[in-house]
Amino acid sequence: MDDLQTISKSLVIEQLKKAGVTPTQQRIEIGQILFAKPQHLSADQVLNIVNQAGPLVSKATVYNTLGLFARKGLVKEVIVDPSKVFYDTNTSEHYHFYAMDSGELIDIEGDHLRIENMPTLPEGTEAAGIDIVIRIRNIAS
Amino acid sequence: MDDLQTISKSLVIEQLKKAGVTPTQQRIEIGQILFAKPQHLSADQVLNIVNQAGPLVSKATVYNTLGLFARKGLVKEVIVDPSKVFYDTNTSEHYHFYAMDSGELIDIEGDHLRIENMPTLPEGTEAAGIDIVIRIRNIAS
DNA sequence: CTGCTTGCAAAGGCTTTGCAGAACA
DNA sequence: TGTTCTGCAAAGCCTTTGCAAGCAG
Repeated sequence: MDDLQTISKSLVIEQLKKAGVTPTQQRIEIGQILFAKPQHLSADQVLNIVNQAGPLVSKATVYNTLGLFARKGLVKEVIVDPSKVFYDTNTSEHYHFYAMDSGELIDIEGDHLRIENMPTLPEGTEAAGIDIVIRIRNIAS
Repeated sequence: MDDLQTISKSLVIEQLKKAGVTPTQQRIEIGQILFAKPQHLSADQVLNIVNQAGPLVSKATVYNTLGLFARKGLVKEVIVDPSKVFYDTNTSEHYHFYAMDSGELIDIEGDHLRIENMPTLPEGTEAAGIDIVIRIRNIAS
């Protein structure tokens, strides 16, 4: 197995508190992995990575925690595959390539894509977010 | 129950053949509903509508057929809700509002949204489609 | 202490599959 | 007639839930 990429507990605790999330053992474990670098992980991947060294966090808690982090703005849910949700640790406005062959999610560099002519939203509604996904596949050669 | 909106069998058969799909009883039933008007339906909704008057098509066949229609370009899959796939009968390039409160999918009129600065795709890949979803919610007043 | 969290296992919802019988060309 | 399609039920996968025990402040 590779070395786990993590950041310090105290840094994670700080981030959790700032987001209004009680820092528990498990949330810190998960945060150490998530916040280590920009990445796109499914719940299952998080579960495996966290417990690589032994059973630290249960499946239910991983799901609960990722949902909580998403609601608190610590991560972003990306829905591109009907079979599972990806959690993006990059919470700034940006969009994705989705490699259909590999199931991999790839960031589109920030200044590339821009939207023109934002449409008027339906009466009484506000925008909660804009998702742009460019589905790509390997060229059949 | 409301009247079913459908189109003529012969029209559906024509469309199926044009798409290279063998027109069977069940595919025609499903096509009559789908192709009647622009709409966004989940597999479950299609199942219920088709069988409104009696058991015409089984669940497995609805799933198979929708998947087939999507592969053949007769409908477009829209993935916005992790719990289910929507099938869009409007196959032309267009984007969506997703009303988070109601789970409803709404077309954005074609000439509104435009993308600027299409990024370069990763080496050896081609774009299979671009999905844009603006998630909207009711304003908490 | 007191409420929020966790973990386990079971349940849940959507979708796919295996296989026998039926329909299509 | 040979292949493709359908239907049923069961299985599969990801995710949520119920509830008792454990941790945070």
